[in-house]
Amino acid sequence: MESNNSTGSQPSRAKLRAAKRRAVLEAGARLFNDQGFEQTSLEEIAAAVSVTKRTLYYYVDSKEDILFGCHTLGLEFLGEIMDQSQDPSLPVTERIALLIRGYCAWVSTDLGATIAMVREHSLSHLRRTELRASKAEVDFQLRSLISQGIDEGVLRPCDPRLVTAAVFGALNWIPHWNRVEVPVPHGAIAEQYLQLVFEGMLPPSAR
Amino acid sequence: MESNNSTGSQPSRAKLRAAKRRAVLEAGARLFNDQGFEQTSLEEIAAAVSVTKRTLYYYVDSKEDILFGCHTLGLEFLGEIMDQSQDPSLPVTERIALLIRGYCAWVSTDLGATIAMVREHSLSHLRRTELRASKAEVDFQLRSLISQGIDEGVLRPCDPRLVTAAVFGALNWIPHWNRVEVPVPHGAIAEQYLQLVFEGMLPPSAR
DNA sequence: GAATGATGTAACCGGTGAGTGTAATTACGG
DNA sequence: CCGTAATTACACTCACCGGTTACATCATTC
Repeated sequence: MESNNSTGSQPSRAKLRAAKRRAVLEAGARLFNDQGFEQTSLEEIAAAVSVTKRTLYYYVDSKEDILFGCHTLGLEFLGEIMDQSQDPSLPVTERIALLIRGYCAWVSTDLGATIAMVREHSLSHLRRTELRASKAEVDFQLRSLISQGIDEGVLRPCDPRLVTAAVFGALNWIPHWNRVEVPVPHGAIAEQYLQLVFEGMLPPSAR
Repeated sequence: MESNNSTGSQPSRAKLRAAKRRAVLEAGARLFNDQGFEQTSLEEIAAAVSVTKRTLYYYVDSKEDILFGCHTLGLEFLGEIMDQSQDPSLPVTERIALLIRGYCAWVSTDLGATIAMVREHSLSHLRRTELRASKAEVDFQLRSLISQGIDEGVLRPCDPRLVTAAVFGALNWIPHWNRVEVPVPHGAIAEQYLQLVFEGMLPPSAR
């Protein structure tokens, strides 16, 4: 009944369905990022995946569902990145670098950028809360790493909360200026940001 | 005809009118920042300044006019800040600090935050271009200061474009997390950001 | 106290877009 | 080859909202 090739190459209907749903989410993400959530109609999303609006409702429940789907799917990927930076065998600074590089790459994707580009009020109260919790987790992780670095003496004493805000601000802003025909590669951005965050702009001689 | 007390304390009609228009703009800015531009109806703005929608039209031409008015008025204030940081008698680092502090304070106001919070697609093409030009000016100023600092040897070699993007990203993100009941004072944010940008997180010992 | 400025009342028009119901059609799996 | 999943066509409801106008009224100023 539940079909055989659950791991096979022949995509079962369920798999195809999931893939199509994801295509919808990604098309939605791109359009939301480009034009904003409320400025994007379901017809546009439907056109982007070459189906009719009615068919969209075969894969999603509502427009909001698309946005929220973008977030959940996006956060899934971000979760993997966060896991990497949690390896306790790595030095704190390296873990911070890992997190920043990963987040930078992630926020450069359509799905990742959605969280930085689409305001929360487009979501219902419940989902907004849920989303905020996820964001807080990521925030907390960097903050913890910084605190730990300070404790270990490998980082200068500072306010981890504000520094975290600064770092994520810089990162979240990337899609706002780098969604152009020839974007700056996210690797280059990450390295430059890392240098800034760790060493600042002043030359070693100045202190 | 043109009335007397142009500088007097009795507000002439023109002055009152300007003040009320500004009240409209500021109410609009607050609502736009909180709920988004398209989610805000003219009725809400009208209610915020305790008039009817009809009266709004006495002071503005359209909804878009309100948004654009926020931007122009906001940019006016920002212009003053930018002027201060252009004093060539000051050392480059001091001018950068001035710019960051000023921008930080500015983006913490309703009018200033609008530029960081409201996406551009809410504006007509023409005005969007105009706004982008203004933003580019500010961007250019910081970038120039950084370039100059590198040339003078007071700053470490780096990509001024990316560093500028990082700094403004961090600054523009402030209203996204600090619009709460008890916000972090913008002065504290600025100092923390300045320290980060200039000296980084690594202690002097680490280099 | 007349003229003009300022504001309120109360509609109307036009457009838009989310979401639904239905029936018909095509593709595919067992 | 039958049944079900997938999809279309399409019309239609429902609600909202922005822009605008016509008219009346209150307030200020000269």
